[in-house]
Amino acid sequence: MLEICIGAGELRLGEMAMFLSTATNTLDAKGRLSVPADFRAVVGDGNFDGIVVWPSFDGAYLEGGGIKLLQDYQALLESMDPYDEARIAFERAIFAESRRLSFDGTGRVTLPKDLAEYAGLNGRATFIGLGRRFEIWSPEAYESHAESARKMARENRHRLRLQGRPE
Amino acid sequence: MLEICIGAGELRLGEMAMFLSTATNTLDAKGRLSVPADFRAVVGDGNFDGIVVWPSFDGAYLEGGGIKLLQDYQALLESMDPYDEARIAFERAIFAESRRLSFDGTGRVTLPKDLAEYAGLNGRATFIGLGRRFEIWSPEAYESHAESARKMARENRHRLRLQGRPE
DNA sequence: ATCTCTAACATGGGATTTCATGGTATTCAA
DNA sequence: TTGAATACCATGAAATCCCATGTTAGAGAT
Repeated sequence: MLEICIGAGELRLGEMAMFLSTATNTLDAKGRLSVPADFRAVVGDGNFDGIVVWPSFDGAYLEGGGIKLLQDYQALLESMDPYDEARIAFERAIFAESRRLSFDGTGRVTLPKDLAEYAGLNGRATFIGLGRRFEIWSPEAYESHAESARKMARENRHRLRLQGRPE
Repeated sequence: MLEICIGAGELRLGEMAMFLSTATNTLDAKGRLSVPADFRAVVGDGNFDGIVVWPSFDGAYLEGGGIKLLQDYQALLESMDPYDEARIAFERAIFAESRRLSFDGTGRVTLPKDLAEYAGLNGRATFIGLGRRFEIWSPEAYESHAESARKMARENRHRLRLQGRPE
């Protein structure tokens, strides 16, 4: 019996490639956008050389990841009750809204206009690595967002204490 | 320790291409409809170059996929009790109602009139990628439907957390 | 530490191909 | 022969490929 399991045995974050750091690149008139080189190193699955991007349902920015991330979401969804309304809504919100963007020879993707508009991108775009996935923001929008995020982090820093680490 | 498992009878996700994104194409007077190029790339099984489409039993839209999807459904049904009412219903709803639509030289299919009517298609049709399968809607009908799906997804987004995803 | 050379990277512009779509011709059956 | 279905071209727009350029980061030598 074939089984596909996503659990502690398979996904060890410590060994997994992760999207890290932040970079701002230019979005040219043709809609081309260079994906940061260290992001590109993370996404390959042998079959598809590119990223998957979708509009966040949390705000005016984009979310993205490798195709594997989508497969993980798919596995998660298929473990849900097929008649669960939330499952159906997720399927539509994730699969229907996401785009497969493949790299050109120099590691760029062409970002569809509607996505660029959704995120308010105007000539520049900021990639934010978040481990398993990443976000794409308009630099200005991100700047103000980061400001409040820093504040939030300061206020909650006691929750970040690592276990067994006597600070 | 939480595990998500997809058992036998399902496809191996890692090797599967997925239907992603949304595209609206025109349905011309002859009933011809271009299938989005990325969808075409997903369906080939060497034998049959086209898609399979049937009216959804959930609403006024069509469902579809590659021939492989039907084979998976078949395998699933054959594992069910032959007198299970649900099995009989599925057989009628999916196999009896589904049509095999092959691509012409430029990647179009001709959609039978009754299917177009069922989905209320009128000059345009929206393909919605949902991972393993896809749907075809009238653009207007889908727009209002997608709106509520986004809302539902947003309200339930905490249920979507992948394991090992810090956030 | 400083300098230089090199390789990787981000970016721009032009050429080429793919894609969606409209139209015409051809085939087949009634 | 007439209608319908199918196969075959034509076109404009958009996406993709290919090559060139400037810039940065790092390695190695001095």
